[in-house]
Amino acid sequence: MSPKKSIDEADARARILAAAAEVFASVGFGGARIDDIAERAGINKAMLYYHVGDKERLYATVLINTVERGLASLTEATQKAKTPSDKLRCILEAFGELGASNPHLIPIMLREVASGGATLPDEMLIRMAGVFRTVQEVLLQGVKEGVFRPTDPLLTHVSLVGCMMFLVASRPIRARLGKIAGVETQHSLRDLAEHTANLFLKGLEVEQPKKRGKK
Amino acid sequence: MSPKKSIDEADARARILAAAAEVFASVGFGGARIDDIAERAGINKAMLYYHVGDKERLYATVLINTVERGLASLTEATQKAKTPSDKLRCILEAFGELGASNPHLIPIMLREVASGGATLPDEMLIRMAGVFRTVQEVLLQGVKEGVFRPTDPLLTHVSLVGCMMFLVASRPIRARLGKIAGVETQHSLRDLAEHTANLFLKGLEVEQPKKRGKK
DNA sequence: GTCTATATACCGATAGAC
DNA sequence: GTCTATCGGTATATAGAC
Repeated sequence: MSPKKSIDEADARARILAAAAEVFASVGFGGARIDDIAERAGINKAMLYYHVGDKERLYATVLINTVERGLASLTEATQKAKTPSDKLRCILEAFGELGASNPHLIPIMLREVASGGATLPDEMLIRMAGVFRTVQEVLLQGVKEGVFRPTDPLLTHVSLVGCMMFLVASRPIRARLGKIAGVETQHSLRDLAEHTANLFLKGLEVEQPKKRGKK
Repeated sequence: MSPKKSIDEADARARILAAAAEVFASVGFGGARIDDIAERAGINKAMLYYHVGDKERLYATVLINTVERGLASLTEATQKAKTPSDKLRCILEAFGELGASNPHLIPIMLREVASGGATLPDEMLIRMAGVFRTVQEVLLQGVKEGVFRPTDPLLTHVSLVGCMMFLVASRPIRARLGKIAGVETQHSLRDLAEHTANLFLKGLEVEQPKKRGKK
């Protein structure tokens, strides 16, 4: 805010948040060590407290900050496409890119889901609700245009997001699993987004009315 | 093993593992406190170490023990149905029941995915590979019978499992989300399994060859 | 087998010098 | 704004009496 806040200070804060996101993502809130985060950020522990406050505040800040950088791209994605199907594809792709450019958000959110959202601030829920509304509109538009069958919008949205997040985050485990089962596991983010899009678009498609046929 | 191992001892061990599963599921490995687990198990902390060993060993034991109780039902589910579609439905339903009868497995696995499987023992991977092989066979059978389109079996399997686990675990967050967005969020496990099954079965269906049409 | 008491280490947070 | 030193609390793990 103030012009007194130097570039270095903003940089220090950014480095702290980046390091914290990394640690929270890999070991969770309980497993994270402030000393570890400070060291990775290349900053003194006392300075970390000076800049962002205590551990809980640090976590909330990381959460908001991390999601803020990516959410715009999602709503934006729905606008550069016309048909509901294309919009859904764009959302999935934007989601893949969000996971790529911001690799710590997904593990953090998976942990939040695992804990039932115990440490998920309302501020975050409001942003998630915004994303849901965007997806919901696309789904409703698709139903109105007769290309999507009607489904529970919340369940469909959560399935979509959850499936994509799970696929992205499970890459290391898929690699080990594929090694045991003897199948290929090297998939790009684009592969994952495309697989998910194909699955869900076909899954949402209306039944093609057959010209004839008993069903 | 030995007849000297009393019922009480087995009971104590079971109580420890149950309490540990609960705590690990809700706060993760790093957030779990041995004192907390011992107290919930109604046992002295020193006895906990006596029975199962240190924290890491306790975690691994919980993991194997928790999954062992549920995996049989999954492979069993594929045998009480004939067609690939019905088998897939049965798998999803068995998965829902697994989540219900064993509510701590899903959060624990979500955390494992979040950490890239950092603490996931090989013993667990082998069991997961067994489930994958079962699903893979169903998918391949479906393709051979001409009811499923060919997909990457590992991605489809992970999508299926991930989607279902995410839906089940996200219930508390869905409730908060639905409150903000003003939509209904009360879904039974059966609702979730059915929604997922409908989505995936339609998503895997072969294209109905149209009699005419430009595409 | 059971429990108390404690060793040992670590972690979050801050006081205070510069 | 920056860093050292440290306080106070708590965690895992075990020793040892019974």
